[in-house]
This record gives sequence, structure tokens and C-alpha cells, in this order.
Amino acid sequence: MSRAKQQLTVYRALGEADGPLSARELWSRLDGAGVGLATVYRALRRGVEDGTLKSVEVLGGGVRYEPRDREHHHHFLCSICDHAFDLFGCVEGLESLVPDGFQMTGHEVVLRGTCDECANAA
Amino acid sequence: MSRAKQQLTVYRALGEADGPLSARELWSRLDGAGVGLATVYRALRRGVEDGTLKSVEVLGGGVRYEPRDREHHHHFLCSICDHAFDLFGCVEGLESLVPDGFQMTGHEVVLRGTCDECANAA
DNA sequence: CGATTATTGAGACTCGATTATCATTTCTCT
DNA sequence: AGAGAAATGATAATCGAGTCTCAATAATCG
Repeated sequence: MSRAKQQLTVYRALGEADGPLSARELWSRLDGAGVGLATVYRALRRGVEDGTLKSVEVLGGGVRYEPRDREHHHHFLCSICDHAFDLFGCVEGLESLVPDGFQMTGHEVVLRGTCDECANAA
Repeated sequence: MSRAKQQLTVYRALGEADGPLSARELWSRLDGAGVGLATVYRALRRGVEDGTLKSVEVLGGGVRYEPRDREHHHHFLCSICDHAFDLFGCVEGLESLVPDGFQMTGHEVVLRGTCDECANAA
């Protein structure tokens, strides 16, 4: 494979995914293209450094990456295939949970359950 | 320290905490009492096995433990001291986020920010 | 009290995730 | 095409979390 394009390949794969991907998940999707795991990690790190990518933690499965330009959203974690899916929309009533004296700067919502595909396969 | 009581010491420390504790957080709180890290892990594992404790994952910082008999609640993660605090109450509108065909079995909400103490110390 | 059994602390060890190394390959520029 | 710079892949090294080992210690029971 030509080289100058591998970073782009990583970005494109993340852009096309239906949710944030872990380094390994991403690597396996690019595996046929002959990209090394180290290169995937390097591309991800650079992406985060230059602001193109954002690392997110979804419960159960370490760090995953997604394009930074996504709008505010949350994730659905399938407990069978362990894949994280983007959700759209947000929830109400978060402020009322904050204790006195605490300052909230952000929030995460993670839904757990079974995704479409796994539910049908069961 | 007498021995038969160490498991109880672990449970009590978790019961008195204002949020879930990681194994190491717990260990440091018991450190003066001369409890080994391996013993803390053993007590936690037994606690989870016998249903007394529950392991929870709050984003950013691995597995933490709390008594299983707590009511449904969520957590506030202080980005300065990295401690997780229990919150009371829940949020509305989670169901509307679930995509068609997906089955939700649970959810987590994590607020990030600065806790009371760290905000004042700043 | 003495024998038997369970638990413990300290550190060695395992496992997975991420990073560093380095020879090799591709790019860039002339 | 050729020189020098940058990026790559394979794998070794590292790091942290958690588990296992084992001699020592405490609890149990007669």
C-alpha cells in the first residue's frame, strides 16, 4: 500500500464506523490492507494530538476513538458483540443530580443491552 | 491486626465511602491497618462472588466496588482528585435514545467535573 | 497447650494494552 | 535517477492491574 495515505485510511475508517473504535477493532478492519498495529496506534495518537480525533471511554473495553467533529452524542454498548454504537440525542435533568458545591463540566451516558444484529442472531 | 475481621474491614470501608472505591484506593485507606493488597483483592473478589459487593466501571479509572444493596444511582467523577462520588436520582428520556431493534437492559450516567473540595482548593 | 486448618503479606508472575526500537521502504526534492 | 528525510511493520520492551505462590501467622478445636 502507498504510505502517505495510511493516516487518511485510519481517519476514513473511523469516519465510516457507526461508533467509536478501539485500536484493535480498527486494526482488524484495516488488516487486509496490510497496515501494522503500531501504525494504527501512531495514527490515533497523532489524530488526538492534532485535534482530528477524540478518545472516548465507553464502559467495558478501554479507550476508543472517534472523529472530533461529531456532534454531542452518547453510546450504546452491546454486551454480546462488545461494539459501541453512536446514539443521537441527549437526556434531561442532569443538572439536578449535581451535589451542592460540585461543578459539572461534562457528562457521559452509556446504554447497555443487545444490538439489532445480536438480538436477531440469538 | 486480628485476621477474621479483615473481610469485614473491607466491607465497612466500602460502606462508609461516599462512592465506589478501586482496589488501590481501598487499600490506601486501609494501609495503616497493615492489610496487604492481595488481601484486599481477595476480599473484593469474595464479596462480588457472594453478592455482597458489586463492581462498577466509572469512566476513567478501571473497576471500582460498592455494596450491592445501594439503590439505583450514578456517579460524579472529579477530574482533579479522580474520586468517584455517588449521586442520587436518575434522568428522564433514556428510552428515546435507543435505536430501533436494540434492546436496552441497563444504563450508566457519569458526570464529570470538579468536586466540592477540589473546587475550593483551587 | 499442641495439632490442624484457614488466612495473610510480600513479592513473583501473568496478561493485555500501548510504546519504543530499528532495519527497511517510500517520499520528496533536485 | 539519487540523496536524505519521514513513515512503516515486526517484534521486543514496558507498564499497570490483577492473580498466584508459599512460608509465616492466627484461629479453631480437642
